Amino acid sequence: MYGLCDCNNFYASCERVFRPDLVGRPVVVLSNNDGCIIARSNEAKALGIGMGQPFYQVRPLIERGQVTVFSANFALYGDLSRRVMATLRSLVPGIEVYSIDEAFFDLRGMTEPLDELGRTIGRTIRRNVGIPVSIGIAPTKTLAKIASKLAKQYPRLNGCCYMHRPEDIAKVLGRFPLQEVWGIGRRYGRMFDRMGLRTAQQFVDLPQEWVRARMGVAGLRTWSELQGVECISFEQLPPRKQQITISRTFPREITTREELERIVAEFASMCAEKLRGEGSVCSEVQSYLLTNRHREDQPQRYETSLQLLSEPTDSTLEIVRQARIALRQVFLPGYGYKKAGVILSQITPASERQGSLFSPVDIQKQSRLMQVLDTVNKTHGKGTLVVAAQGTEPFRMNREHLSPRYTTDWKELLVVKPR
DNA sequence: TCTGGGGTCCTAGGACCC
DNA sequence: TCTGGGGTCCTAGGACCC
Repeated sequence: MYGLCDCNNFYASCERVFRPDLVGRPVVVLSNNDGCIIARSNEAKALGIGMGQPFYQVRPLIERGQVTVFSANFALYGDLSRRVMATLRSLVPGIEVYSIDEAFFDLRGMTEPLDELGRTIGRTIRRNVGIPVSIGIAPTKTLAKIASKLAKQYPRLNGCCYMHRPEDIAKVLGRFPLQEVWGIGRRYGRMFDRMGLRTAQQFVDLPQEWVRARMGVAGLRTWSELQGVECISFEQLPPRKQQITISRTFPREITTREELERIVAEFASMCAEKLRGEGSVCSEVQSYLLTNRHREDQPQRYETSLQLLSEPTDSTLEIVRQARIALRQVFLPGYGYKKAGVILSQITPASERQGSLFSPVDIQKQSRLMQVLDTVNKTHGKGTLVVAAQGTEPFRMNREHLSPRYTTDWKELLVVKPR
């Protein structure tokens, strides 16, 4: 049996933890740059606000409907996520953190009734962190996903759906919308729609060879998992990242190379910091530029350039240098650029670094410098110490409705006043 | 006017090897 | 006249997830 713990409307719920006055009211959270809707409370969903909808399209509705809007505050969400995971970890033998708001958990050695255990987990997370969750328990991860959706949907389940008897599973699959199955995305969803298949059971009834031929082994896994055959294993240790990237859409179009170089330098140093956080080094650095894809009247351009390093590194200085070289290769004047990004790849553990016999770099010295950089920025705040190439003005996006970093910045702690 | 960000895995086809 | 078999690596594109 696997459990899945899924936070309800996670970002919206995080905002409510420190704004209890908003419980029961419509709340939405916006993407970076206040571009799109990326999270909605149930009340906001009920108003017809769509996931991923551009903010400007729903602005009138929001003004009329008294919806509270927040700019994305990932510092807050990341921290509350860690607390949810820590609480869950204290209650079960092992967990696999699947995303910022979801974790699978292991139920080996746990005694029945498992649905009661699930409800205890839900209550404890609610009490310790303040985030409401839905728990699904079932024989495979794909079925546990379905169970957690049912727990979210039906209040009478009290936050936990334990789905294990074959006849119960069959009954659920006969009604569960195929498009909502984990592993069936937009493309396959449309394909099944055209075929007239609506429920998970109808998919399960397809011949195995057909699924293999049309959807590959990934589709076959989903097909088998729905039938209780475990194909997606439980991984407690997250695998090392294969790629680290930072990219942003700009609030306005940028045309000059100098400005783009400063921005790319900043993205590169953010990437490098993440890389060190993982205890890894990389040996490829890519930069890319993108014009405004929503402006069909303007010439479009997407170019990416890859720099191969002579030896793996986690040094901000080297990664920034390479990212700027790559940027100069892709930059062409005469375009209005709307987005840029930096990608690190060929990532390996820093402890297994393959040095170069002729390297001019003193690794020890460089690593001490990076430790100083990280320590200063950790204790005095992000961006206290930067490389000169980033310039003095950090990249700013639109964040008009940003809430405080209640849990990760001393200056922004919530103050409770005596009555 | 305004349209996000960060990932993974699989597959097919081409180039190349012996 | 007749022209093999077995493999690897790389890349682009497509699918998916949150």
